[in-house]
Amino acid sequence: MTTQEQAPSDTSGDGRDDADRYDPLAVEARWQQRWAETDLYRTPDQMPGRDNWYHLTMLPYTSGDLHIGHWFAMAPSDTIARFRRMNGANVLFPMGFDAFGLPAENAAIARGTHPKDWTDGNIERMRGQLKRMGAMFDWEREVNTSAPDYYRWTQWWFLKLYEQGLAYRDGAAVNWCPQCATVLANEQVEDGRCERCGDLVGQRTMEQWFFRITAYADELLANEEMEWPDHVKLMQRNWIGRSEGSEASFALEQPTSDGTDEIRVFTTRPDTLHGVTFMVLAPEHRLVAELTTEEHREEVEAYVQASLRASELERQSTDRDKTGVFTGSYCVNRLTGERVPIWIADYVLATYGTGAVMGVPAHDDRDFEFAELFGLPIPVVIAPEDWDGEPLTQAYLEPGVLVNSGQFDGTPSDEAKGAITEHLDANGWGGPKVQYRLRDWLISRQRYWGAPIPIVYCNSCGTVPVPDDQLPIELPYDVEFRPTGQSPLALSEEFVHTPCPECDEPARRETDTMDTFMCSSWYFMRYADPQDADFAIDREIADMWLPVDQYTGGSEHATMHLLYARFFYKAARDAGLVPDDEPFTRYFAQGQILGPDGRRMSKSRGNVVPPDDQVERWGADAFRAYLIFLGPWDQGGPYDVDGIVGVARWLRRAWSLVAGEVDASAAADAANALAPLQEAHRTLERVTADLDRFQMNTAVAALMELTNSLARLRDEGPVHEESWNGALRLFALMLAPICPHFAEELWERLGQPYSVHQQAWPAVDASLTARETVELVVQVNGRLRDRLQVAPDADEAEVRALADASERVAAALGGKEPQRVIYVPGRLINLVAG
RNA sequence: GCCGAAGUGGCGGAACGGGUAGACGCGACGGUCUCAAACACCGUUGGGGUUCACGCCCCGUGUGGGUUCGAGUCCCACCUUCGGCACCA
Repeated sequence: MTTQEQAPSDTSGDGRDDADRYDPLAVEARWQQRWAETDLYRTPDQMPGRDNWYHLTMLPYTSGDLHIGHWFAMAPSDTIARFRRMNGANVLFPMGFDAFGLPAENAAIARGTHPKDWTDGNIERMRGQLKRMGAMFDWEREVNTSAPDYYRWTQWWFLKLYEQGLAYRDGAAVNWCPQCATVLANEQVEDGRCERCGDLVGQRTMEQWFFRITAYADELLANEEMEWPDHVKLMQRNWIGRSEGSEASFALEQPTSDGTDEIRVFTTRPDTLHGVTFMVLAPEHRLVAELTTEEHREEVEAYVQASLRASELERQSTDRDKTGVFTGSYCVNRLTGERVPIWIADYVLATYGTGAVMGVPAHDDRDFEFAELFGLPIPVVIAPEDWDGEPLTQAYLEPGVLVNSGQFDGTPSDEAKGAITEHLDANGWGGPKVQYRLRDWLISRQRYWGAPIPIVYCNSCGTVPVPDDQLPIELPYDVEFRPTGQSPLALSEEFVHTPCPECDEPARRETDTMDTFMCSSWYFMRYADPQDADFAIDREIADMWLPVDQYTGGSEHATMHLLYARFFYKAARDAGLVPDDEPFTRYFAQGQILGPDGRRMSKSRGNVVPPDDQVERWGADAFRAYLIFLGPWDQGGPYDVDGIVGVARWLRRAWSLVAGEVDASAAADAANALAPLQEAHRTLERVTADLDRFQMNTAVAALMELTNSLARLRDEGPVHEESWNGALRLFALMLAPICPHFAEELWERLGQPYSVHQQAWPAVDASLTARETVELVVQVNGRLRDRLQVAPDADEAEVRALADASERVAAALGGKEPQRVIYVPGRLINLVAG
């Protein structure tokens, strides 16, 4: 894309001199340089007379180029930050780079380069692109999560969590992405596929590090008070998925060789316990081998093997027929004394509850399907309302009265839940239990480009945390980082071998690296104190800035980043490191910008609009204003490459108001002298309210209306000089948060002192917004018949008299007398005639 | 399947707790400037009817009902689209 040729001469057609045309690229370059030279956006930790306000937008992943989604997330966020600054706050609005992670490694492998080189190059380029945005980022506070002086503290946070018992190592069946050759957290699997590469995810049993996020499940669930969008809070609540129920123990007929003599299950329907006709274990359940009898061994082993081989997608498909095999063993329902056959089936999840479920086919869809398939009995224990004793044709899930349930017969099911749970408790067979859908956060990654986990394994001392003063554990540069299924760091003899920090004997380092979501769980803390060599964040500085007052970013992070960061903050709070309970007091989720065809932008669809092209062609200010003008920010929508011309035309017209010739004098028509200033103040009232509510699209529309009215006043004749200039100054101030370069240029041309961005947001002058008359609608039977010009405070009698005098109203009434009159001052009068 | 959000001109969208539907902009059409053009400028633009004309009338916010003097806005039922979860016992 090349710079467009300038029109050679007067093209405006109205005879105005336009040798001085708006040249966005020149204007923007000039002011960006001046802002940098004068440190305009440097944010001190404290500023006399101003309260601190922490405004944060999500940092970009260092994928290579800024795309239009970044602009849509960041430019409007900058507008809000600037508005807040003009309203008197000392605003921290930082920017940085989320730089560790799989994509960098995958890209480096594909291009035959090194992840660090690739990432550093991307940061260079992206920083330049971000600066072109003209945002008020304080670049002195930039963070790069892959820099040793950052990930040193990421490692330190790991040790803090370890100290608090929130980091632990466990062997478990975990999600495995074959393409990325690493394990993934639960949150990073979408529809059974890897969130990053889309490959089918399988299962593997490995020793891994976890963060005990479930320890905070109830606190994370209690998010009602947060000023976040309801749908995001709801997503988090659903993700955490709290279920209240009971745990029940079933006695094994034959204890296993390790002395286990029971199987425990979690159920939300303890009222149906008398209807259990089978028990199902997940194929991964630890008792499967023990419980399998010789007769069934071959079949069971084949089933388990097949289950382990199956991808998550296959396992989780709900429209697939149920499968399962009998182990040959039995347990006993303690309530009834009945023998219950023990099956295994892959519809039971190993990672939820106890990995075993009781089968109550009469009152659970899945159990019903399973029992029908394998010919197991389906006894009814909750009677449907007018049940005649016939067998069920489908599971009955509604409440009812207990039958075939011994001493509990006749009890309503809701009541029976409590009664049976108590009964279990009293006999030592179980009791009340709360289960969460949320799993602990798996943070180990068998990949190179991440922060090494600061742990050493010693034959005599066991698992030993690396002492703080030995941090960072640096990532060696010269490593073969191709994925093999074990961490590339394991191949580096130099990295692996280290003396034990406790006994100094030879020991081995942990070679896995941390999930990058760990890096982004605390980056907002580091912005507040980015160069501190002694602390991740100084407590005094934390108190100045945290928590974040306003966070903005995409809601696709609802159950990942936003949940992890909340967990992390609570752990930091419990370690006494940060104030308050939540990291992000307010959060706003912007929508997603789509391709011109209304679909997600992607290279394969060929609908990607590169933001650099838009900036080059129209300037950053027009691009910013257009992204804002498109529609409500939380909605997103298609990017129409033709639509931006409207905003560009508007800015050109606005330019001519200031740079073009205007017939203005102090002696101009006194009757209309105030008109420009009145228009500006009426606009100010709207723009202030709109920016307050993040309704920036209508703020732009209001500003367009203002320039249209001012142009009309100019064209209609001489304007009053003082009023005119006052209106233009207000316009520049209102435009400053939206088009920062353009506004700065106007401000200077209006003879005002540098910088427009250091000015206070103007106050509305109510005497200038008041109107002498308002248009009032006259309705007859609710239908519009005439309009009147009346004083805003005109009383009903006055308006009624005017309405009665209207010929059109009389015609509509057709001689009938109104039986009822509704008068809404300033709005309408409605004459209701039978 | 469950949960959530949303349906307004050719398009993006506006309309504060029920009160002038279509602000603002794109596109389209007509015109101006131009040899010609547009990233220029001016004007028209929801649909239908009627008038020589200024006008005036009717219809219209996904569909069908309802409440109300009055409904894009509130209530009920349904349809469609998008987002989240998806054998969580």
